[in-house]
Amino acid sequence: MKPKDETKIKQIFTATLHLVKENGLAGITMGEIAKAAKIATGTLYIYFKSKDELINALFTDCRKEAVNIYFKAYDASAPFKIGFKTIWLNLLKFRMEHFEEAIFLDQCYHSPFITETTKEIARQMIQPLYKLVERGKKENLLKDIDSFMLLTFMVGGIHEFVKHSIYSGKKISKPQIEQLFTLCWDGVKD
Amino acid sequence: MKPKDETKIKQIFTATLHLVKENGLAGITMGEIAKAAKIATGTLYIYFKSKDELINALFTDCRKEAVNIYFKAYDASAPFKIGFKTIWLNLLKFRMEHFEEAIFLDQCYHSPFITETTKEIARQMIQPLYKLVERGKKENLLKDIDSFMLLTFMVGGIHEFVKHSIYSGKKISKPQIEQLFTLCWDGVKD
Amino acid sequence: MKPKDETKIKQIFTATLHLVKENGLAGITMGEIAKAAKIATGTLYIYFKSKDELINALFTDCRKEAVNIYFKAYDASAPFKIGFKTIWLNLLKFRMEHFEEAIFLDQCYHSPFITETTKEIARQMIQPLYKLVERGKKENLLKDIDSFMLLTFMVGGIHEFVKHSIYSGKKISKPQIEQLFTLCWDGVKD
Amino acid sequence: MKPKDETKIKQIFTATLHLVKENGLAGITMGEIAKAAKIATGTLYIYFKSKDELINALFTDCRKEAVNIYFKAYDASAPFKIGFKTIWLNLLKFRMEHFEEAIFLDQCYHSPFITETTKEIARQMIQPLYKLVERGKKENLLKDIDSFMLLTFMVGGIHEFVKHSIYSGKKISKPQIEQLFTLCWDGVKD
DNA sequence: AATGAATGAGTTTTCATTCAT
DNA sequence: GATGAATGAAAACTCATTCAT
Repeated sequence: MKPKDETKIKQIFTATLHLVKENGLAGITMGEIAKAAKIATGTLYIYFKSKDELINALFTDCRKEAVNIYFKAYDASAPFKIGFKTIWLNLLKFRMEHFEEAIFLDQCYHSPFITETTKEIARQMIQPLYKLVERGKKENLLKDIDSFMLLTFMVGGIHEFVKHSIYSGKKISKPQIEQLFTLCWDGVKD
Repeated sequence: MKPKDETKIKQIFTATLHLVKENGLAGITMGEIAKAAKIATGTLYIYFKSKDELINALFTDCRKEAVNIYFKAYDASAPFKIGFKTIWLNLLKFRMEHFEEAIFLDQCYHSPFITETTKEIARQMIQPLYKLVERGKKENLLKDIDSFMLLTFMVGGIHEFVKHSIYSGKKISKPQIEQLFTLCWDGVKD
Repeated sequence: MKPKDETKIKQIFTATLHLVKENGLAGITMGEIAKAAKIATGTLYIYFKSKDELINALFTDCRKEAVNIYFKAYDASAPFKIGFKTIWLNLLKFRMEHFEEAIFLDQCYHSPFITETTKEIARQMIQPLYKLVERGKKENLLKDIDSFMLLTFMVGGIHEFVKHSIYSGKKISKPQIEQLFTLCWDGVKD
Repeated sequence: MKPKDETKIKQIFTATLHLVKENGLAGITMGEIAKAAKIATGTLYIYFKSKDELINALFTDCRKEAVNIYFKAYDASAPFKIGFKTIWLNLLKFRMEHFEEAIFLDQCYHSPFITETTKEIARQMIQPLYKLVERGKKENLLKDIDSFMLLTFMVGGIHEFVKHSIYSGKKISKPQIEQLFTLCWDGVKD
């Protein structure tokens, strides 16, 4: 007996992410995914009942990975700015090192593949970010502004910078990261 | 593409934008566009030779509209901060009032529809933004940082805030706009 | 504008019936149906949303035609035996002259295509046959036996004889028909 | 086909018959058969080289069983009517107690699975029935009519009655059987 | 020009069959 | 032999595009 191969799922995910980065969600076919994953089309359907299900599973997987990275090495008991920077760097790290995932997640929000439920679950996952921002406001370290605005502002700069950097083939250097952080911090600090 | 009826093109564009916002580029068909535009499929092909051409024409149209709005009421001879805020507000305005166009443009960047040339032309159109930022640095009003970073930072906050606001059905108020500007300005100012 | 072609449905039905007679329900594909109907596969889907729907529509159509033939020239006010023979001949006529339809209907009863509802509707359609048999019993011309049994008996002989005749390529002659009727009548008469 | 395990073949046959009764020949897959037989798909191919072969083997098996039952307790030297009734009852018995087999056999006649040869062999097996009918005619106990017609008539009533009884969930009682025999006998007797 | 039915290439999905374990 | 994952050809279905009206 040959057991269902766990690594195959990774292959499929990797292949899909790559294709989506290249051609967008509009430009992928199950055939191409299979070929890129070096398996037969039929095999795809052993692991995922349909294209929809594959995309949804990948979406969930990417979201989980994102959240894992967001809170890595985050110490809630450390001083606020330390924690803030840790997470800020993690957000950047995810966008940089998992660019394909990031692109894929972005594309999914306007797609017929992802169900509203899946989206809702994704929204839940970033709740801890709200907590962090709230603490910053309580300690008078962040501007006393709607948390939602603070968060989208903080995140937006990262997203846009990384996206355009990678698209234009620009490397992102350590000093640049510090500069970008300063831009963000000067913006949000009280 | 022999535009006999200019309003029909608008209908087609509007229909397409709406569908893309709802279902993404991956989720639109020529049939659906025609139905949404209340014309026959065949008629679509009187106005656009192909789906590609339709998407590209719409892309160019949206880009042009965006740029028109970006520089509206912008007086290059006015003091820097005035000009900066004007443009910042315009960027926001476009994202808010032309949300569907904005979404569409975003989606196009990762799609098999838009050619590299078209993308390049789009990039050219925002050159004046670079000029503005450069002036700000020269006048020591902006941080002396890579213009690309300043721009993506400035724009990213807007994009992310508007996107998530609209998605969650939140209205954006005047005071909020001022707050968001403050966040951005505090970030970029020297 | 080209209106949806009514004759195309007939073409599709005819093609399907022919293929089912040759290969059974298990042996037909949408591709073959299209080819046999001399249209493109896609065209099939303009007229029927799915294979299921095509089969169901054909089933309903055949059933209706069957019933139309069953009661043709039937005069309820004529003496019982006249009416009985008229209908008996009609049943035979349908089986002989619409052999493909008959085969198709038979096959459908054990198929994943036909819904229970469609089957139920079909059962309703033969209610008048029960009425006829009941009258025969009341007039003491038929054996006083469960109508259901009388009917299945009467019909079974026809079905089996026609089926095997046609399969073995035997022509059915007028005298044979009279003989078969005698067999049936001697069986059911009181 | 190397039958190691005779019971496994029975399982496969039983599973197939059941599935065909439920969904028709058009609605069975090797995967479903395997699952219903509680074995792996691959195992199916140890016992049968192909789907065709499985169906053909089952066909032959069912035919043999049918014939075994048809002539059970039949004494060719007994008076004609005794023999006739014995066989008539056996035909009914087979249809009633082996309904799934009967359905399966019926379906096979219009299927791409069964070869013409296999069908021919099946036809041969009922030759003794012809002999019986011929004897009846010779003894002036049966109408002097084409044997083929007498046989299909005799058999058709049984088939139709049992089929519709079982479909509508009706039990068949002893007295009913006698009534049905009377119908048949009154029809065929001279 | 406008229409929408027709087309058929391309996509998703299924399934008989094979094969590694 | 037994298993069930893997395969890929074939089937169902879609959709950009054409064409007759």
